[in-house]
Amino acid sequence: MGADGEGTKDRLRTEARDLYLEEGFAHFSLREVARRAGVSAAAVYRHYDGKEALFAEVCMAGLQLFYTYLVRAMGEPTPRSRLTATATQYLRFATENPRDYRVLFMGEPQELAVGKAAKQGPDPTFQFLIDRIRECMHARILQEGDALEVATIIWAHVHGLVSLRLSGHLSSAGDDGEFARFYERATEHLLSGLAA
Amino acid sequence: MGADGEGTKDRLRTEARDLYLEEGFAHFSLREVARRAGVSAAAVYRHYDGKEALFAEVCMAGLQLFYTYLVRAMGEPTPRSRLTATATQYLRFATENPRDYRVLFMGEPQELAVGKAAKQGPDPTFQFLIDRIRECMHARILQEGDALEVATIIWAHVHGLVSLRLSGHLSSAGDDGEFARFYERATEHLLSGLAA
DNA sequence: GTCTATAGGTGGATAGAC
DNA sequence: GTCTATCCACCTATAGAC
Repeated sequence: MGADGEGTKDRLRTEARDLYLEEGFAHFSLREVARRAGVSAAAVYRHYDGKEALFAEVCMAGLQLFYTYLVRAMGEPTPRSRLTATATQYLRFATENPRDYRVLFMGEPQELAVGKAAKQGPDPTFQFLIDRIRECMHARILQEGDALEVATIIWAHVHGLVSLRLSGHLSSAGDDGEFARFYERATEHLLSGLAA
Repeated sequence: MGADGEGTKDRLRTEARDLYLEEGFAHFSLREVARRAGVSAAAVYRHYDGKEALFAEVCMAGLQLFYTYLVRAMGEPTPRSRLTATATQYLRFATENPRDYRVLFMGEPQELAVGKAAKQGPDPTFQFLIDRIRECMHARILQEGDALEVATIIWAHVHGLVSLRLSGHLSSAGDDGEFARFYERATEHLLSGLAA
């Protein structure tokens, strides 16, 4: 609880995040983080156990940012609009924070393992989505049924579109604005198929 | 056209592929390939331009293998069954060759760039799928419309399921057999939604 | 075509002085 | 808490002998 607003530990955390966002996991190194923070590589070990612990901090920040997007969907008035807004915010997060999206949802088992330490517990994305779906089922907007299975289908739907886009396989879909409109059409299509 | 069945170049190619399948892109190195092939690292440069060229060979092999899966769908008798078989073979390929799937469809721009050299041209997956969909539209099994847009939706659907599975996010879906059945249900659901 | 030797670079992590 | 110095591992790539 020191009065210090910018201790070395905080500095390392923010520099680590910037480095990852700029260079990706492949070029993420403890030494470079230290360089940017203006300290020696050895100093890092006074604050973190090593490279993995440092990267876990990066993952944590990404996960928290993801929540700030999802939670905006709760500002919508109806169950239906909250569900569609969830999908919209999901795309917004991915578009505006592609590296974060990668590490959270497209990571290799390797990266994922270290990121998982930060997560601890079941995937929170999924629970939020299940809640939105249960809400819609209760309001008879979606057909009553296995909310978990429906949530998985919807998640896979948005993730499929987003991840193919981020990997460059859907560059034919135009710019971000055009893609967003296509994304909306596709999602509306799926939801109408899942309606009663 | 030499009578040699196993020249050093071939040896390097197969060892490179094995190494990638075992260790992934992160630990793929020219030196290790050379070690496994029983030659010095310098010898590799007599046969390939460098690490990138060697990895491009690996990508090529994965792409060709992918085709051998897709083409099996053509053995089905009807447009509808050819389309569903395409989805089934897509999952089979990914399940039986996860590393290949990763490098082809989940790669980072970095890996993708070098793989793209091997691909040259528009994504062949997509054309195969478009053909199956046009076939179904012509047979009135799918609603007539923008085949490209429908193909993108279906591709994103199967890719979303597959890639979340490969990333470990759908481990709750049980073993491969259980997941395959869920995958079939989900796909049937989507197709019925796309029918007239 | 293959080798050894080498140049020149990355990185993680630790020991011990201050 | 931070530093310097160090160790060790790994890598790509090239030069020149054989």
